[in-house]
Amino acid sequence: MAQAIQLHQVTSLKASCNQCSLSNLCLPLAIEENDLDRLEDIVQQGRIYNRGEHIFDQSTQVRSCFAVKSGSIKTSIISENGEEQVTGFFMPGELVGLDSMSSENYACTAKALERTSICEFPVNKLEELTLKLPELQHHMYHLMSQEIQNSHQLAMLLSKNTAEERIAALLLSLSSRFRRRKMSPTNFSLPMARNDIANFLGLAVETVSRVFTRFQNQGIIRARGREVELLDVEALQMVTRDFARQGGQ
Amino acid sequence: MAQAIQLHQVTSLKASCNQCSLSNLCLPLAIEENDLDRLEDIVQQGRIYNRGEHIFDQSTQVRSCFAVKSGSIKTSIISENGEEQVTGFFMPGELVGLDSMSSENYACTAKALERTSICEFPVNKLEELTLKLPELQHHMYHLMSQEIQNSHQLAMLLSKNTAEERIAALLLSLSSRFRRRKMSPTNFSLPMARNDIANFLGLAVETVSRVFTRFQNQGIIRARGREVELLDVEALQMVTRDFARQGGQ
DNA sequence: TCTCTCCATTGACTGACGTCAAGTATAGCA
DNA sequence: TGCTATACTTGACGTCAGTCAATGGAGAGA
Repeated sequence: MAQAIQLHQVTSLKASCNQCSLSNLCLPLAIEENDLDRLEDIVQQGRIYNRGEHIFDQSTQVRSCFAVKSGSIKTSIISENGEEQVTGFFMPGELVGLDSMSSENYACTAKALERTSICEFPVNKLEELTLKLPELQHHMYHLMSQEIQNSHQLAMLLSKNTAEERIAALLLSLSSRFRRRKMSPTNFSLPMARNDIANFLGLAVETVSRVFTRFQNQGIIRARGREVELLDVEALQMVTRDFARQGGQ
Repeated sequence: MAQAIQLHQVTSLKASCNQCSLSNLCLPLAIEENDLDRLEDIVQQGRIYNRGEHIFDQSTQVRSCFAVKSGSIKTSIISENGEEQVTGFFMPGELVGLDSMSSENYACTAKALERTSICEFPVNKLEELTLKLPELQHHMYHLMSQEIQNSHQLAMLLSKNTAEERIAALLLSLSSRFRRRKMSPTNFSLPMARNDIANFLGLAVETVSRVFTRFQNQGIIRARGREVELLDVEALQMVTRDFARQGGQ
């Protein structure tokens, strides 16, 4: 009998939210132990996407929002004239697609930056569930409001800060998000290309490159391609006029 | 007996959501006629704020979110170093404070741009209510996701567009929002100062001024102080590379 | 009606960053 | 292992919008 269980069932059984190492970062953190199975009932766990693969596309019908399980993704919006604006980078435990919750069509496109594992929550089922679990509803509101705040911070960064300040802020944001995931906050590998950084921060690639080398010459960081080491975090914070922006989720 | 009712009770009785002229723009639009009294139970209606008065302040404890009933307000965040970033302008029927829903403290400051009437929804009661009214929960998710989208659009505007494009986009956004409120989309009075426009769009006041006069010389608009007339909407849309951004709520 | 103050406009100058162009490293793949 | 495409870096130059400074105008209050 047990041997007759199909493979995908086995997978989904063993990869429960219960046992997920991200349960203190992801949606489970807002759910009582006893209610966790109700979340597991609606989640589709850990599908793998290869680098460059799309998780969803702008203007297609919304079905789900997603949580990064491992790897990382970027979201971006594309305007009529074809210009792209990267709107965010997402790391394990973070929820993607909140800007499309309860909308007809996705407001952005989500793309895997590397080999990435993604959990999927159908929006209609999630909405039903949050009606029954007040804590979860509260958490959803909280996540969405934080997403608004992040985006406002980005707007501020874009309109008020120099290239150096923007890049310092990004490095610090990444650093604190790596720390929260028990990875080195000073020694990490950027999941995204210079191009994505530039686009996200409203700069030209060349400018990003120049700032990286300038920081390097000043002994603030060491960078070889995507490998980055923060040598002087204090100095980075000095560059960033606004210290409060290390947000993320 | 009836004569003994106190004045503020009379006021709150007659100013019900039921009869509010904004019921098709504001929260009531997501609520069945029969359930409307449940919203009225939690709302504090129509307090008046004078020009420049604060509705709430960044970093103070969150109690409520708010709906503009008449007049208009602006929200802004202030960073450590004291720099302000205007994050939005709100017109009648629009909800303010979504970026602070289910957070400890307000993420921004809201200020009346003119004499303004505001309805107040205590967040804890609103959360309780959305548990009971699925449509209302859905609507809240929708509003918040749209707020994220708007903010992303703003980020795009700030990072990709020239001064002229940004200002054209703002004028078109205001225009379409006036239209939705049955006011002239081509002939209106700006609720905000040039300074606020400049700050919102990441420009210097002088630049805003220059672009206004340039548009005027081209015959696209007519502007005398805050009075604006859009003479050639098509031309404005041509200036804005991205046509899709006339958003608002 | 007259100030006073705040807001808006205009001009001259400067600088940070974008653009263009070329060259170099890196990664994916046969 | 080598090849090709892509990503990254560096330099020279131009420009859009910011800054500084001065002036003009409009509304608030006496």
